[in-house]
Amino acid sequence: MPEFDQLCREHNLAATHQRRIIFHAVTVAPGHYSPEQIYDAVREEIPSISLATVYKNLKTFVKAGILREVSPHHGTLRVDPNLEPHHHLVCRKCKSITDIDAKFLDPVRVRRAPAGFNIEQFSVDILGVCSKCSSSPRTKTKGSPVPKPTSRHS
Amino acid sequence: MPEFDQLCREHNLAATHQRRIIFHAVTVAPGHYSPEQIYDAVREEIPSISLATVYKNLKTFVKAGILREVSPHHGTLRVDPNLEPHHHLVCRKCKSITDIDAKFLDPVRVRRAPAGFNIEQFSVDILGVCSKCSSSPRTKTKGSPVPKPTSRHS
DNA sequence: GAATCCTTTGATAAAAGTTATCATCTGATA
DNA sequence: TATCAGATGATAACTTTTATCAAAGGATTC
Repeated sequence: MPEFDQLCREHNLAATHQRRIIFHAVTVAPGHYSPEQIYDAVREEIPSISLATVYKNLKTFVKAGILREVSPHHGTLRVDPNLEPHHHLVCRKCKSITDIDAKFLDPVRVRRAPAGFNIEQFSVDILGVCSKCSSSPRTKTKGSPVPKPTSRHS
Repeated sequence: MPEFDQLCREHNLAATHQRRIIFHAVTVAPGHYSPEQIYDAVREEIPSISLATVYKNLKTFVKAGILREVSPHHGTLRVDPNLEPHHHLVCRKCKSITDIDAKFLDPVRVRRAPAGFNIEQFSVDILGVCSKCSSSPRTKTKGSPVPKPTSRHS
């Protein structure tokens, strides 16, 4: 698999057997599988591989730009009280999510309908860097607290 | 807070003190906070509240349609080997994610640029129900295994 | 307003998912 | 082939989320 070797060389990664098999497992299938599922698949080739190795390399590949994360959001549950049509500005650095009204975008329209899939709603993530993270080079906050309301719940 | 009482009545939920405060914490602030952050905020009003109660009610509100989940995806890490511009069909029921080429959608365009935010990329989630889940009423699979390649890694 | 019923709560254990640690091993380079 | 930085495997620890269940509290009826 010379393409993989080259990919690794381009990104200064050692082309190990484990990485080769992990990368293969991720790219050979059309779907988006969980680390656990990838682990199971890889173990058929390398029974002794560690789950940690799978995690580490998935992260490594993402950091290198060889793979992308499907969900660029927080790993934790987030809820949205805004039921109006709107989309989200997602900061790649601090992971903050800000609402943006749907009016601010051209309406999303499907040209060729996906067969069998029943569309209910569109959700656009606008990915980039927020103003705060653009100015201050390194933001490492785990998130600010919920601001206190000025009025009591009365 | 009569609006909240009415909301609860409409959705057959008991209008408890805890729910009132949790809902208030979620709706009063513009951001999208983690359950832990909401817990911290709520504890200022109800110091004895349990974190489990916060989780349970966030889920309850989402199920009732009073709140939405920001990330309709799997809770686990998913990576994407497809670096070409594309979007995702996300099934509301089985959470499966399928690629759809960007060509199949009208190009996403921002009409009014968000101040200070440096846009890098758009990612559209097309939410709905996949063909499999449309036909079979209850899909409860945790996800199918990574399909085995027909060819070996040679 | 009190009685009843059913839902919700709080405390806690446990499960699920992810990361850190560190001794050992291995790929890359010379 | 020797060297060394980086990768691996085993495992502990940590974070996030869910399950369990006895006790408490809303909603409804009288």
